[in-house]
Amino acid sequence: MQNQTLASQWLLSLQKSGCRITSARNIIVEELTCAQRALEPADLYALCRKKDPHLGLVTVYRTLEQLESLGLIQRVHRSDGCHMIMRKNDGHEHLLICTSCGKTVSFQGDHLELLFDRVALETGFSVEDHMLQLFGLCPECRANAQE
Amino acid sequence: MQNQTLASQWLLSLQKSGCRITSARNIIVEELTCAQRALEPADLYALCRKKDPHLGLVTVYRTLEQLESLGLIQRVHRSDGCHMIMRKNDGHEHLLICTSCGKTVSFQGDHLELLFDRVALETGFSVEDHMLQLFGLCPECRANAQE
DNA sequence: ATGTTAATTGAAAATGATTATCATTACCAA
DNA sequence: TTGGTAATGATAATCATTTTCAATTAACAT
Ligand SMILES: [Mn+2]
Ligand SMILES: [Mn+2]
Ligand SMILES: [Zn+2]
Ligand SMILES: [Zn+2]
Repeated sequence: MQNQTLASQWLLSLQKSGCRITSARNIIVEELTCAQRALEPADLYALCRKKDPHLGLVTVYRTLEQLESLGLIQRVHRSDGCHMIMRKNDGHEHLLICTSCGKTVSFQGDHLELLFDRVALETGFSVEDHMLQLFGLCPECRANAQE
Repeated sequence: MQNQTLASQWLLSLQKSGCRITSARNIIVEELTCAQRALEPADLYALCRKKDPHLGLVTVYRTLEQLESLGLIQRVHRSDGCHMIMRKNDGHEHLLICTSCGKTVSFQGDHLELLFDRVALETGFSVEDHMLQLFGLCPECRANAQE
């Protein structure tokens, strides 16, 4: 199963970085790797407590911090707040987020180099990095809106 | 002077939306319209208190809320936090932010329509909106880094 | 100009999210 | 198995933002 594999990869990354494998981290990583939508820390906490009602919110925050420093998760930015997180796959990619249900997919290949060059010329800045996110409606929410 | 004009425009917009023109709003709008960099509410508060030490932080938050609902300011998103705000000019534009000193300029013409179409086809989503920000070094910070 | 009235203000308190502290628990290398 | 130490969760602390409320003041009609 692909999710199991991704979760194992994350746990291995944590281990390589000096962390121990604990049941709390197992649960948190499992939830994050299989999530189809961006989650707030509190959402993730609620999901994890279904598997272990004893698990603490603080551990969720601490694990998120570690996963972020390993580059395995990313923050999702929205006009109404930027506290959600989503897994990051390998390589350079961007997110497309359904504004209705929150479902999130990623894509690659934005071909923005020409834009960077033009803006650099116009402004005198050097362009080192960029952030791009798309918002829209997923197929299911489009169908629901139709009828 | 251009900044005076922009500040007046903002005050007029506030007035049209039913707000009264007060000295607190005058000061806050003046600081926001002439700022060359994104500001956090606390930064803005500190700047405004130089002109009126009596002005309250709550009024800063309230005025920011009104200006945002009028579409005159926008949130600036960064990997280390998304609490800064910057004025928004007319029309569709994006920000380029100096990661060293915070100086911020805007640009237009991202020509992303082809990308939207491709991603919509690939994912089945409809693409309704997008967020794009560039990060780099402004001319001054580039010069400083050079030597 | 003056009074009326409702919007606005700032101090203080409340809230909500995140972080720090610390005694206890449990992973894991030896 | 065991010892050292990282990790945990309860609790408290912190920080940004929002709410409350009595006093103030801008806008408007006299
Ligand atoms: Mn890209
Ligand atoms: Mn655009
Ligand atoms: Zn953001
Ligand atoms: Zn700079």
